[in-house]
Amino acid sequence: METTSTRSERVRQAVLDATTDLVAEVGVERTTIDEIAHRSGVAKTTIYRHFASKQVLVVEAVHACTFIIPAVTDSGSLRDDLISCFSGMTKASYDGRLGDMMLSLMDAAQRDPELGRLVRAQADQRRRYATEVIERAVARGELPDDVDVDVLVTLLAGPLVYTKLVRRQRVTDELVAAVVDTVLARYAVNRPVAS
Amino acid sequence: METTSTRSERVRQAVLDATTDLVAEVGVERTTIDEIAHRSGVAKTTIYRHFASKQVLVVEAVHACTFIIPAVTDSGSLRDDLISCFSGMTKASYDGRLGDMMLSLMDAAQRDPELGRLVRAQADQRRRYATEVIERAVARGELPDDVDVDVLVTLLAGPLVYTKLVRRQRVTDELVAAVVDTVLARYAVNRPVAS
DNA sequence: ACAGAACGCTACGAGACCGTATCGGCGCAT
DNA sequence: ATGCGCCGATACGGTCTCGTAGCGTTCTGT
Repeated sequence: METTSTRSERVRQAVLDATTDLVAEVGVERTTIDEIAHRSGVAKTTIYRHFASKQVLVVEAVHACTFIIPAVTDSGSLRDDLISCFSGMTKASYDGRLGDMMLSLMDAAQRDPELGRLVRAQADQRRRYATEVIERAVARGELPDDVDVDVLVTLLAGPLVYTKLVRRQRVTDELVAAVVDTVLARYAVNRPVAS
Repeated sequence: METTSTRSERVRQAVLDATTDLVAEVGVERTTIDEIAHRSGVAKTTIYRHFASKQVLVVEAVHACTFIIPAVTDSGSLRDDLISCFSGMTKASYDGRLGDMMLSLMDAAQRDPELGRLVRAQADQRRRYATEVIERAVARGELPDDVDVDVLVTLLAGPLVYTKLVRRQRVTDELVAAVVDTVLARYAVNRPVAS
């Protein structure tokens, strides 16, 4: 493992960290270079030696913050795969700083094309992850061939996003299971325990 | 109907309208008093004669923009009531300016306590509307007594909110029907036509 | 040790925005 | 008509923020 880091890299990382922290706390618009300098302990001058503008700094900070996709599970059971998939994504992207940034990022993405691409790419990435799980189930015959995968993903992801962003509550594993079981019930996919 | 309006009232309304327009376009943070003055044709001085600060102006503008709750339907069919309920709310709050404001408002509400109360009140209002429809169905025996109404509302509202705010797509009546039917299928509530 | 690169500090110009002061003009009621 | 209240226009002080300049200091590789 390459743990060597030049001074330049350490400084750069400190700035990125302070930026994500600030964006999570006060949002994109209220994030200032001066405050980033203060938080990171890096002089404002030096920040501008690394990043051309506040705009690209925020974009790079968010980019560096992109959540790690959990390993795709393939247990052979659609229900288990979906629960593990959404549970993992929830932990990776809703808990912690990324979750605190989401609303502000989505808002800023409406006006900033660069951020817009980034946010959309992250959302697509998450969707694709769930889509793969579902398509594997279709291939196995666990779901009918004509199922609308797009709507299905929306039905699954929607309640979780809503709980996090609108209700501002934690997305519990119980909720994930309830969502998955409710949606799959329509397709008569076996649940382990009948309620 | 009281259509009389003093000059003062007309001016006030012009300012509120310009404010909501601007918030919908550029968000809360980038909305400036100077631009509101320019858009509304009302002098900045006069704006401050009506509203103490930009903060209270935005709050009042959003408040004046609060969506009208559609009349609660009671057809005797949970499915029809839910579809009419969510379809009506979608049109009332997602189409038009209010929909464009939502992300920015929710973001700003994280830091502004006044806006926070307002946004939360609106969200609660929407939830209560759907909750009533469901509780009536429970009373009729159309749903089991021990159903978790809170989770149920989340399952219904989530995919619609997600479609609007994250995917930035229109919430069609087809989607509303698909969501309602999928969620109700778990409770074996009759659908008119099997797919 | 030494040269060059990277960093910190202070200061600065420019622009945006807030909120206020001042004064002149228009509308409305009596 | 006239007095009062409301409005418009300009200008201003103050603050915040961006991004840059200049210069001394520290670090890094050799």
